[in-house]
Amino acid sequence: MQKQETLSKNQKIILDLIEKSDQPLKAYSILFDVKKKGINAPLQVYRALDKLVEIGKIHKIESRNAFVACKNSNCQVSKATAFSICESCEDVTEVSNLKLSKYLNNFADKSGMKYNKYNLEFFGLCKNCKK
Amino acid sequence: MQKQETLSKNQKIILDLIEKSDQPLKAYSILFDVKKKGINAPLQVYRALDKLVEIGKIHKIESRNAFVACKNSNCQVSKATAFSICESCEDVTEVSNLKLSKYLNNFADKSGMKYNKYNLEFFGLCKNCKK
DNA sequence: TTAAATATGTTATATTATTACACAGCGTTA
DNA sequence: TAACGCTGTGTAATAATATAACATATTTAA
Ligand SMILES: [Zn+2]
Ligand SMILES: [Zn+2]
Ligand SMILES: [Zn+2]
Ligand SMILES: [Zn+2]
Repeated sequence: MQKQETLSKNQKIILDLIEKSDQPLKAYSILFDVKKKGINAPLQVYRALDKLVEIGKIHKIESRNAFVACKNSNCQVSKATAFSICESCEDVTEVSNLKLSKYLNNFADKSGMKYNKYNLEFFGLCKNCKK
Repeated sequence: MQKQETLSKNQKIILDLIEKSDQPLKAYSILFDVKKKGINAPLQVYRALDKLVEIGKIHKIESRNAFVACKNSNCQVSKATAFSICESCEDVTEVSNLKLSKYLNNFADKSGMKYNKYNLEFFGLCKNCKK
C-alpha cells in the first residue's frame, strides 16, 4: 500500500480527473477542467502533476506531453514505465508485462552505466484502427 | 547506404550542426546557431528537424525535447531507438544493442497490437557522475 | 513542359512549462 | 511556545517549445 492519504487538495482534484479519464490528459486541458474547482493557474496544475508523477500515481507520456493514471500499482514509483500508443486514434495503454520489465530493469550495456529508471513507448495501430 | 545526397540546403546545415555536437541540441539553440547561415525562423528549423527525424538521420530525445544525430546507421529510419541519459550531466548516448532491439522489435503483448516503432529512454548516472 | 511534390521564407500565434515572490499550515524540536 | 523546516497554495509574469497560414520557389517525374 502506498500512502495515498497524504495527497493535498489540488493533488486530489487533479488525480481524480486523470483517473476518471481513460485517455491521457494535457496540462492545459486539465487546467480548463479544474477551473470550476478553484484551480486557476498553470503552475498549480504543473505542481500537482509533478508530485503525482513523483509518487507514481500518474505517468507522463513524453511523446505526447500528456498524463495518464497508473494502471499498475504505481509502477515502482514511476521508475519503470511502458506504454503502447496508437498513432491513429492516440489511444494509450500502459503495458504491464513482467518479463519486459524484468528484462529492462536488468538491462546493462557496455557503457557500464547502471540505470535506475526507464520509459518505453511503443507505437503502432490499435485493433480498431488496423481495421 | 541511405540517400544522403538528397538533403536540402537547410536540412544539410542543421544536420551538420547536430552531427558536430556530441550532445543533444534543442530547436531554439539550433536556430540561434544557424542564424548566421540565413535561417531565421523557428519553422525553418522544425521543418528540417522533422525531415531529418523521418529519414533517421537524427532522433528526438522526447524527455528532453532535444535532437541527436543517429550513431547507428540511421536506426531503420528511426523506428527503433534507445538512449541512455545521465540525470546529472544530461549526457545522452544512443544504445546500440542487438539483443535489446531484437527483443523490442518482436515484443507483442496481450493487447494483440503489433508495434511498428518504439522509443526507449534509460535514466541513471553516467560513470563520471557516479563519482 | 506541365503538374505534382518538396522545400523555402515570413509573420503571427498556439501550446507547454517555469521563474519569482508572498504567504499558509503543519509537525518537530529547542 | 517560539522558531524552524518542509510542503503546499495563489498569483503574475514570462520563457521555451511548436504550429498555422499564406505566398513563393525549386526539383522531380510523367
Ligand atoms: Zn504505472
Ligand atoms: Zn487506434
Ligand atoms: Zn539511431
Ligand atoms: Zn553524468
